[in-house]
Amino acid sequence: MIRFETLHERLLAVHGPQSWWPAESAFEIMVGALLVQRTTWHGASTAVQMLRRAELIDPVRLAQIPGSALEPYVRSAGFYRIKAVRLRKMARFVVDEGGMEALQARSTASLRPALLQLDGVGPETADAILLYAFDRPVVVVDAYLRRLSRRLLGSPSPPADSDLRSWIAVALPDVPSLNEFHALVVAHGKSDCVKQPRCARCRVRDLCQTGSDAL
DNA sequence: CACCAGGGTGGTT
DNA sequence: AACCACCATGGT
Repeated sequence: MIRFETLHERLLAVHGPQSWWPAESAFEIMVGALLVQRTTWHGASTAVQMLRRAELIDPVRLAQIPGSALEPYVRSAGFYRIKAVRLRKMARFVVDEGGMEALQARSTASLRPALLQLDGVGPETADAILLYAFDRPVVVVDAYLRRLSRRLLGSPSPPADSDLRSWIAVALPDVPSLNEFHALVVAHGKSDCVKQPRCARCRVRDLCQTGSDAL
């Protein structure tokens, strides 16, 4: 198993700085995290801009209007009916908890369970919100990272999420590193080289222990 | 045309 | 605990 510091450096060299999360506010990141689920950033970003133009990137305003009235704005993100409802619920949560400032003041230990209780917010989305909206040193474990780790280990099944979390937390403990690392993992997971049987130019490929498969 | 994209939920075995 | 169907648009 290579060190995660090394993996981070290699991914950075291949894909370049990712500069996540593109947003104008912490609440917009929460909105984007919900909208981007199981879809492309393009579709989610379009929806975010629609909401922006309507000045709906605001917990109070978003909590007021019914979910059905929200659907036209988030249509481009797919799953627009449930996402509209979940978005309104999330906005209501923020309002009920006293706003984004009040949430920012809370500890990660109390914030994470609260986020996980939200409809449509699972482990990955909760951790992405904690890292990108609230600047907490959290490891985001997604399908790309599991696949990457499995190939690096050369094992048929990926390591447990808890193991991944602890390994990475030790190697990349600070918020900027964790921020960039998750973005790089996604960028690499999406890149063409992982989808083709043979990759001619991917310089990350030699990190694979078995050498039989691209990362 | 089929396939997939920065997941999560609820039901079934 | 491990599957499964479902959610739905937009790009390739």
